[in-house]
Amino acid sequence: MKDISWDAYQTFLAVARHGGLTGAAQASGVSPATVGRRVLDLEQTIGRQLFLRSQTGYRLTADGQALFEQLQAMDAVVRRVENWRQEAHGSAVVRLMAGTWVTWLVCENIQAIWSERDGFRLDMSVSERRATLAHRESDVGVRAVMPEEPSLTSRHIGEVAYAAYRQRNAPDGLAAAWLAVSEDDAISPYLRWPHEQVAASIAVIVSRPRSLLDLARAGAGQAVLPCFVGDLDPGLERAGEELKQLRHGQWIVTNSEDRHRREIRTVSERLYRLVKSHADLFAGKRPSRSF
Amino acid sequence: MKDISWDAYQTFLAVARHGGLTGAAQASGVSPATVGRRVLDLEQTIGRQLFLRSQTGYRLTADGQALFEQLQAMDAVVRRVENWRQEAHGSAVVRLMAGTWVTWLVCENIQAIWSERDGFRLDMSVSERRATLAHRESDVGVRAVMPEEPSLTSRHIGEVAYAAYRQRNAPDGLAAAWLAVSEDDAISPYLRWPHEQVAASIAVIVSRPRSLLDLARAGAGQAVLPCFVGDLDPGLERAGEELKQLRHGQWIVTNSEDRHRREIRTVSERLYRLVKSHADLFAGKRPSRSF
DNA sequence: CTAATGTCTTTCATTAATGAAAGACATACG
DNA sequence: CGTATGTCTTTCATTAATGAAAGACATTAG
Repeated sequence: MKDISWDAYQTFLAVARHGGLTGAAQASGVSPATVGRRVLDLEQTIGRQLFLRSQTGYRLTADGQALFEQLQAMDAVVRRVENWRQEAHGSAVVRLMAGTWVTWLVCENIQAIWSERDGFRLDMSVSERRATLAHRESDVGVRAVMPEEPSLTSRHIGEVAYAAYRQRNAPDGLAAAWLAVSEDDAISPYLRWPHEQVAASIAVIVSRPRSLLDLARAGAGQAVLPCFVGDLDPGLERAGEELKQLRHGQWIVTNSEDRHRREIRTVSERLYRLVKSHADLFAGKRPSRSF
Repeated sequence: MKDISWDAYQTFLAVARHGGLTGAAQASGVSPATVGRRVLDLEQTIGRQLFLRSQTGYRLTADGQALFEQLQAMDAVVRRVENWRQEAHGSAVVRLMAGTWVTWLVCENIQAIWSERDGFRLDMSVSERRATLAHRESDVGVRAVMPEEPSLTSRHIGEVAYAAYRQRNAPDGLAAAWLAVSEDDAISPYLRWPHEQVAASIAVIVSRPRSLLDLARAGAGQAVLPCFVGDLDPGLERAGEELKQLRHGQWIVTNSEDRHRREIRTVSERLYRLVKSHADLFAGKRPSRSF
C-alpha cells in the first residue's frame, strides 16, 4: 500500500473532467504523455481500473466515478484556498495588448477569453505600435511581426488579409469616397495605404481605426479593414479584391519569464484558440461576397 | 499566479504536523532537503511566509495556521479515499518476522507498533532461522546477521547481549540446573550454548525458547536469555556475567522493492524506534542485579 | 564552559520525471 | 471509399527533482 501522491489525484480529476489526456494536459500545463503515465501509475497503485481508454478519450469506470465524486471535495478545498490566497494579496491581472481589431474580436468573444470565475482580471489595452512586452508593460501581446527579442516567446497564429469594405448594397456614388485615419495616427501599413494609394479620394478622416468600421457601416464610404472584421460584419461587403501587399503574419507574444504563470498561460492559450478558430476569416478566405 | 501542485499542500501539511523538516521528511519518505525546497517553493508561489524557521524546527505563522486549518479538510478527503481504497480490495497486511524474543517485545509493546486506526493488519510470525524475506514471505524482518542479498535493505539496530537468568532469590540448590531447548530446535548460538558448555547440567528441555522464560521464572533452573528479556522481568535475576561470546548485532530488514509501501515503512520505523528505545537493555547495560 | 545532539541549509552527482516527436488507431468528413 | 483530423501511446534525449553528505547553527547535557 504505497502512499498516493496528491498530484496523482489532481491529475486524475483533470482527466475525468476533460474526458481525455489531451484536454487534461493542456489544463494542467504538462504533456499528454505525462498525464497518461500518471493516470497509469494511479491505477496501478490503487489496484483498480479508473478509466476506459479509447482512441477518442478516457471515460470513467464505476470505480473511477466513485473516486471522482470523492475528490470533488478535495478540489473544493483547493478552490477555497486559492480564493484565500487571492484575497490575501490581490488577484492577478493579465494585461493583454493588441491592435484595434484583435481587441475588437476579443471583446466580441470575451466569453471565450475570460469568465467571472477565472480568478484573474483582464486589462486590455490597444496599441497600434508593436506591443512593448519587453518592458513588461503587458503580459500577452499580439504582434504583426515576429519578435526578435530573445526574452519573448512567440507563437504564430496565422495570416492577416486586408480588403476595402463598404456598406452592403451601397449606391455606386460612394465608390470614390475613402475613409482613413489621420496621417499622424496611421502607423500600420493598412492605415497608410489610403494615404499612399488613394490620397486624393479620402473623404473622411478620423483619429481611431475603430471609427472606420462605424463609418463604413453607416455608408460614409469605403475603408481598408482586416478581412476578419469586414467579412464578419453583415452590414459590409468587399469593395474590391484582397489587398495582397498588406497581408502579414500574426504572433502571440509573451514574456519568457512570465509565460508559465497560470493565468497568462490560460489567456494566451484561449486567445490562440480564438484566433485559430477564425483563421480562415483572418486569411480572407471567407469573403462575404464573391467577385 | 502559478498553479500550486497538490503535492506542495501535502508537504506543507506534513511539515506543519511534525513541526520540522526532519519529521515531515520521514513521514513522507523523502529527504529533508526536498521537503525544505518544496516548502520554500510553496511560500514563494503563495507569496506569504508560512513558517518561522529556526534551528530547532518550523513553526507556523498566522498565514500558515490559516492555510493549515483549511487543508485539514483536504487531508480528511484523502483519508476517506484511502479507506475506500482499502475496503475495495481488502486492507493491507504487514508480515513481521522476528525471533522469539523480539516478537515477545513487540507483543508487550504492541501499541507502539500498531493501533486500531492504522489501516493495515499485522501478521507476526516467529522464526528462529533467518527470516526469509528474499522469497517475500514477510515484509519486515529482524535478523542477527547483516543480510547480503542486494534485494534487501537493512538497518542496524544495535547489539544484543545474553546472560543466564534464574528466579530472583532462588535457593542455591538450583545453581546446577540448566534449562534448554531440544538440540534439534537449537539453531541460534544462545540456544546451542547450554548444549555446548553445560550439557551435563541440563535439567529440563523444551521445544520452544519462549518456555525457557516461563520455566526460569517458575524456579525450574537457569536459562540463557537475551538480556533485554531477563533484565526486564522483575521475577528474574542474572545468574552470572554477560556471555560475551554470544553477543551479536541486530538488523531490521525489508525488501528493497516493498520498503516504500507506506505501511511497511510505518511498521519498520516504529519497530526501529521501539528497539532503539530499549538499546541499553538489548546491550545488557541495565542488569537487574549487579555483580 | 565544552561536547554532543539535533536541526536546517547548501552543494553536487545521481536518479527520476518530463516533453517532443513519431507511431498507431479510431472517427468524421467529403 | 479515401483523406483528414484528433486521439492515445511509445520512445528517447533532455530537463528537473532528488538524496547524500557536509556545513552551520542552536540547544541540551555533562
